[in-house]
Amino acid sequence: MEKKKYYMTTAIAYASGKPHIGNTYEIVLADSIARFKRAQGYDVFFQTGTDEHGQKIELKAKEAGVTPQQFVDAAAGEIKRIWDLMNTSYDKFIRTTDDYHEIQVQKIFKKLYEKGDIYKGYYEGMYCTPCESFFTESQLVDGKCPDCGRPVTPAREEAYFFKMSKYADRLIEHINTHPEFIQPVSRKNEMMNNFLLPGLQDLCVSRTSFTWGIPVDFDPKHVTYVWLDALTNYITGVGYDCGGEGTEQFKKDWPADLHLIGKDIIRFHTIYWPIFLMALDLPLPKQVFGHPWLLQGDGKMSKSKGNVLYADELVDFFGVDAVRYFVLHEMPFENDGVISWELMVERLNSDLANTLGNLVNRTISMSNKYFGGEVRSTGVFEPVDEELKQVALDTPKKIAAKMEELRVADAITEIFTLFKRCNKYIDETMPWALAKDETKKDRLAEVLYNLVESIAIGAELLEAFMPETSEKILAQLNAQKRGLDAMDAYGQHESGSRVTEKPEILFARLDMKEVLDKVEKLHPPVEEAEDKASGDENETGAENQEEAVIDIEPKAEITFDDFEKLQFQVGEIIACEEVKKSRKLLCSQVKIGSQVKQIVSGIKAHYTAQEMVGKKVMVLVNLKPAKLAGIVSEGMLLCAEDENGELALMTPEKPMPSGAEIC
RNA sequence: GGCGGAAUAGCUCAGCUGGCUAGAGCACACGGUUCAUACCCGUGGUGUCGAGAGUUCAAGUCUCCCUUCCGCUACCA
Repeated sequence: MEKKKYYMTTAIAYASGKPHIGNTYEIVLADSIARFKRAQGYDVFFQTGTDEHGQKIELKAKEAGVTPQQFVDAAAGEIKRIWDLMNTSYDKFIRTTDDYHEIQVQKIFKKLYEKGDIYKGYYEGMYCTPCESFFTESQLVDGKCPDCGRPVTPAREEAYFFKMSKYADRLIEHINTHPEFIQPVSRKNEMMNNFLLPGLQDLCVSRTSFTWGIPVDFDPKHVTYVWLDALTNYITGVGYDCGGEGTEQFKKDWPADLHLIGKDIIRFHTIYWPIFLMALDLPLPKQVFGHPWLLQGDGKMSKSKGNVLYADELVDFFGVDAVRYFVLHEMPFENDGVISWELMVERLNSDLANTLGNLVNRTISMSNKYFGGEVRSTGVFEPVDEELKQVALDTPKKIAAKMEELRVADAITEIFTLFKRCNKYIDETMPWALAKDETKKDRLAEVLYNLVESIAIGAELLEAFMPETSEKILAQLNAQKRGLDAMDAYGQHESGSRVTEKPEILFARLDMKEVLDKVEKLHPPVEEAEDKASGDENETGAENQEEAVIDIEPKAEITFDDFEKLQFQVGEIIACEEVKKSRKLLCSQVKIGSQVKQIVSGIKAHYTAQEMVGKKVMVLVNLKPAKLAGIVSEGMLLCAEDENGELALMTPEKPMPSGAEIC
């Protein structure tokens, strides 16, 4: 019988720096699913890769003094190295700079343009300058900006847009009739309520502000903007040919069975991507799973805070499988998980060293001690065996059920339940007591056989999650793999086989204090501050401590007359309170000369209301008042902003009176 | 501000369509055991099931309201 195909992908990682443990989690999760599906007999194709275009990479390459291509070659190499280090079994590593991908993206762009789904736009009559937002006709309220109610005006920047709204109804229908499409389901409601039902905005699919991208071949000053370039990797990677037949593989593998992605990009995978596919007349992927994040501990528990955890460092300390175990086990289905050095040590000690490692070790030791390593089934049954046998037989089914729902953490827990049951069985049967009675030798042999058999089943099930450990245990027991579908019968371990003479310790217990000391040596505590390592996407890199510089997009030149129109003055903040209804806004009373203006600023995340009071700041005073969150704001406090969005208020470097002109 | 979710043992969480003394893992304490990596097995908690009101013979489990957290989204002069 022909194997059923299973095509799954991870998101492609942005090639802007070294991936941290949070990014690494995804590939391990995907790998466990891929391995399990293979064990179930599926013909799996597992694709991952890197997203290598965009302005950010262009800038980083420039900073580093290399070409963008050189930059992404290095970054992709590093990402691949980590993926390999984690022992992930991907079948294909696609890069968006691969030539076949670039060619197809150009063809796709052209096809959609010719079809009329992509059009050239100039934001005409649809741009609200104060809101800096682009709106479709359908979103306008009485022809005005739906947000602020002011008239919208044409804007000049030319760009290509994709007509999202054209396919919205079809997508809504699809989502409603395919409840499994978006996982977890709570995300489905978010997509519906926030985007689909209010009406989709058209999506900008080209840029002219940078050049490191796939050029639009019929209009080369434009490059394809991220989503059309990135998402299409899922089809180009398996051999899609726009306008042609595509490869045999494409015909077999598409549509994908699973896109595994982070919860932050669910929108792009459940709205834009399906719509692109509809426009290309291709079937939609069967399922998109937006997994939660693996976050780092709150930092307070450890002096060595400010450190980003990287997979390779963790592997150095704990080994590949321990790290795999941790990220898989600690990540629930829907909520974020937490990782820290302390938690790693705890998990390793209690689950891997105590429960599993010690179980294998004590079993093999007893076999050697009592029977010279021979494991033989004598059939001397006692009722106590039945329960162990049942658990061993049920575990594979339970795991399959959990994996079907993508509940990987629960699946791995089931295996450990079996190992715990084995430990209990040893206490129930007390082999050391049986050993003292020569007449019970056959019973003792049976007990050890049951143990080896049960552990062999557990070890084989472990393969998807901890492949090396699985192999090691099977080797130590001298057990053969039987295959998932042959796990419905107990007693398949070959009677009369021998376990290894000297069992290797699978996981050594670690001393918490020692580990933490070593970590601290490796990462001397950071002075303080700079604790915002939380990390947007892959952009976390603990970048070189050298002073970073930032390049921003240049604006058009202005005349001195233009400048003269702006009035800046020093203002003193005499009162400030939080805008309750808003998450980001502070409302300040600013004394400027003899008058007081009320100014609302989006800086709650960076300054508390109390610390604002008393500051002398730079104010743009002749800005037209506007309402923010229902509160009138009569000017603007000027701030500097870095690439992470950190803000710093501009203050005069010598004391200046309130109202002093800044010119 | 809009939409949605969550509040259960020290910690992380299970508890489906309401029904026997509210559960698991970790941590902790005590007891047992010795084959084993001081390991394993057993036992234990006084948990106001976030506050309040209501429906019901019966409510973590349904309704209303309050409080607090979280997610998505909007705003972010």
